[in-house]
Amino acid sequence: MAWNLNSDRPIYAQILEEMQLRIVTGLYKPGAKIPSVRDLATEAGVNPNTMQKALAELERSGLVMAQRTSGRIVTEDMEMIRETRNKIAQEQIKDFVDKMQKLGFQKEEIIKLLEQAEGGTV
Amino acid sequence: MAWNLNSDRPIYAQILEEMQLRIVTGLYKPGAKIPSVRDLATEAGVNPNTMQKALAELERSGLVMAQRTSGRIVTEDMEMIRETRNKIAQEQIKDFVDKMQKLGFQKEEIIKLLEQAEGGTV
DNA sequence: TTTATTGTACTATTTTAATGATACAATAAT
DNA sequence: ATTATTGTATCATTAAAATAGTACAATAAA
Repeated sequence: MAWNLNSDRPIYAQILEEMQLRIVTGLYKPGAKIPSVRDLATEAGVNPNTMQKALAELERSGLVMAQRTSGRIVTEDMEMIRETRNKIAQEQIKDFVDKMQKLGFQKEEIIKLLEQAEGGTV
Repeated sequence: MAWNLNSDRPIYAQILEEMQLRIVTGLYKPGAKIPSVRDLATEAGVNPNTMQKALAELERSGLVMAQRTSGRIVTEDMEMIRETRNKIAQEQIKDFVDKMQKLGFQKEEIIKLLEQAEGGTV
């Protein structure tokens, strides 16, 4: 899996997003155990402390729960997972439309440009 | 004008973007003088050094030119301005589509969601 | 000519992010 | 019972970003 970490934003914030993505897309399934802090840190090529910080924040959102010595598990609340996915999507849409309109594009133009855009992994 | 600076990215980078936006949207017109470093810093509520760093980078892109004591002026190369606007838009589109597809939305769904989205300032 | 404004340079300090290293308690695995 | 793994806590260090303060040369404005 690609972590795609770059330096123009705090790494722990990028990790947080990536973890949300993995849960929301079902790579880490509801109720399943996720890799340990140390393993994830190695996989992402960051310091365990950095991964720990990201996971601690992820936990505040309720998507995962830490269990002292048996590791962390993803929530089984599929409704929460669905909602998180939608919330992220809505944020993306809002940010995108706002920025494009700031650039002077109107809604119809934006949609036209999107239709022209590459299909990608579909 | 709103600067909308937040702490989850370097401030000078956000300022750089905002300045590009102002030029590209015509708020700062081709050939026109832009406010001084100190004035812009005050307006944005940041340290002059931070504004200076952002403007120095903006200058590297060629959108503005510094003239020792008479201030900075926006380029008169309207083609460059147009290109910059398109480049920014394309980046936005790419980032948006990539992220949405990572979330599991297909192109058709994305467009459908956009059509439902608020019209905003149009 | 004098004054004020401009971009620019410099040094120091503070804050935040990230790393490095180590340690400990709880408990699953052996 | 012993060992290994787990989350977690702590301390120190490094690097980058931002702030604060000061200064200077060039020149537009007075």
